[in-house]
Amino acid sequence: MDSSSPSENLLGDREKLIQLLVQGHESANKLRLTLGKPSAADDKSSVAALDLVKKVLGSFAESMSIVNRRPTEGVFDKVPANTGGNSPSSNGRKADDSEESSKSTSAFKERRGSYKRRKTTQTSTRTTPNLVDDGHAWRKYGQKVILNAKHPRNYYRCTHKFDQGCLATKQVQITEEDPPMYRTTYHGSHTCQNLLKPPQIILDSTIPGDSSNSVFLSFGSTNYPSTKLNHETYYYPTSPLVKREYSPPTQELKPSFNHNQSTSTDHLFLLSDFTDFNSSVPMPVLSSESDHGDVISSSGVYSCTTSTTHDDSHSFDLDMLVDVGDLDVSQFEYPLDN
DNA sequence: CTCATTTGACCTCG
DNA sequence: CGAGGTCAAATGAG
Repeated sequence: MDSSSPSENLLGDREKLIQLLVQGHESANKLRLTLGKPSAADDKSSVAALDLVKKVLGSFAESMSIVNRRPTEGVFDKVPANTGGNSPSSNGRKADDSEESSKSTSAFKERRGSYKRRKTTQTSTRTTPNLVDDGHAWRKYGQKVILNAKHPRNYYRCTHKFDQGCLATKQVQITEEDPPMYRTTYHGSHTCQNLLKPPQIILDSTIPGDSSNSVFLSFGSTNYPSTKLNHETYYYPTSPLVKREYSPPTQELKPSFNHNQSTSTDHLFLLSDFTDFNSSVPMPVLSSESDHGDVISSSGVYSCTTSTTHDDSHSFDLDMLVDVGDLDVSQFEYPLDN
């Protein structure tokens, strides 16, 4: 009596569902890339179609992330709870320390805890002596004190997470070396259509005790207001292009990037921002052979790590590798199931 | 008023 | 159980 438990069927369906979602997502993404080509840029209908495709992509991505959330437990498993407990107590968890037995640790916070640590995501790390703006819009969602580290680690996710279902995240931490370095670790790749500007590097001139370092490099024509930079705070681009996470169903800012930058640039956020190998060199860092490569450029160290876990057969890591077919993913050699 | 950041609780993994 | 990662209410900035 163990052959066909309903839960297993559920799992099987789940896998299928995930596969279908992945396929749909990939297809939509290819379409997006096609529509995004300069040749089609002037076509009005293409632009409209591109917009639609973006929405489809966002839906797919979100669906995928939802499905991907609970690998073991049923998706529908529980917790109506909800506000049923009446008094939402505006302070949620903070000020209700006065008994309030409802805090049975479980069944309290509806769906808190769906997060799961990623094991098989590809990450790339770069260490720079200063803050780097990679051309994407990030939103800070957390900060954590790390053991053995003097400085806290900051957590960012793509501003378009809900917007377009982009699951890219990054962590920034200041190393405790003598010359403090900013170590940025990227997780996942961007699926958002976010070509807000050519990448640039901003050097933090506010670092005390180092004036020789104060240079301001900027690649591209966009002039960014170098807003205040704190030691612990990462530089945030206050671009007009980013903003509201939940974009209105109507038209959103159309990326009218008819410049020398083709669509592919936006996926290359971790490569193209460094002029060193910008122009034509594809990607020296991410040769698919090495699991871990380091490249030292004039201003920092960049490394990419593609971790592959074999025994992790269940947690479909559809980390939105999406950009299959273009270039991006092929470089990463993504471990799609095995 | 809206939206981004702060910050402590919550949750999972090793 | 501790460390690391994420969530979301509260707060602050524009």
